[in-house]
Amino acid sequence: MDVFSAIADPLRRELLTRLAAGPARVVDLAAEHPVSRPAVSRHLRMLTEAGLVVADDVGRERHYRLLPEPLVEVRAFAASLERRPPIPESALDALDTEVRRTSRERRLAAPTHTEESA
Amino acid sequence: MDVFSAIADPLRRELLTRLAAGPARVVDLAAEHPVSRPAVSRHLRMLTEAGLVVADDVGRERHYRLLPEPLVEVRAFAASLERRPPIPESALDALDTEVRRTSRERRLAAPTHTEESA
DNA sequence: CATATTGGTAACAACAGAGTTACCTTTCTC
DNA sequence: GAGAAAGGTAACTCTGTTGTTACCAATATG
Repeated sequence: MDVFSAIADPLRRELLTRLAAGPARVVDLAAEHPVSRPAVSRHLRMLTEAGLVVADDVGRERHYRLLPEPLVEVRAFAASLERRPPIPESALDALDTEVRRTSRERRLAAPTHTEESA
Repeated sequence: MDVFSAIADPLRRELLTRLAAGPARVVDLAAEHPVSRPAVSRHLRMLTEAGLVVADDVGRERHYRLLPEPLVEVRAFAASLERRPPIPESALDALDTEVRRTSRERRLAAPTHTEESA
């Protein structure tokens, strides 16, 4: 389970937010959210696989704790798309022209459309 | 389609990254990625629903363009979990104690476990 | 030691997501 | 105007995810 899929589920995001306030057990999380205990257990397993959560065994209890490191990948992705200045009209025009030129060349030159790399 | 689900798919992330380099058409994106054109078309519809992409109609062509605004929600979520100082051992102990105390109180006081709010 | 509590997992049903091919409409181009 | 190009959608299949209940193992507790 990758980080992006891990945080795609709303309940898992709630669980992470809850764990940000401090460790908790499966029964606690299940009591605080409208899902069964096995459901919480499996969500926690996924979060563990994503490296977002770790469990400290304390006797028969298991204290789940947030591990925010993997979120840097998410932030990096978002940042890479966000930090991009608003494209001026002139640049848009240029890109538009580029698209048209490229497509014409492709139509004239390429017999197959399954070239291996882009 | 919410933003978190939108960026959960690897291909959609690639499409967004590609669109960050400039607008593109469906045929272009389909040629650059190992999926059929209808698949790309539907991914773009989802990205549009998420507000991550917008289409400029140019004749029979449709130029898709990145719209990074919705990503602030993603960054905000990640940041809210990340900006949390490493928890010192003492605090962990305190929280641990808290969990134990709360669970004991709950066991002693609560007859049913299906109270409506937490 | 008997019992309750915690929690993981299996088995199942229901649903959503992602891919494909086939088909249709719209718009260029000759 | 005929044909090619672009693109959206429908229909279908497949797979993964999410939820549930039932069951089992391990550990506290009286």
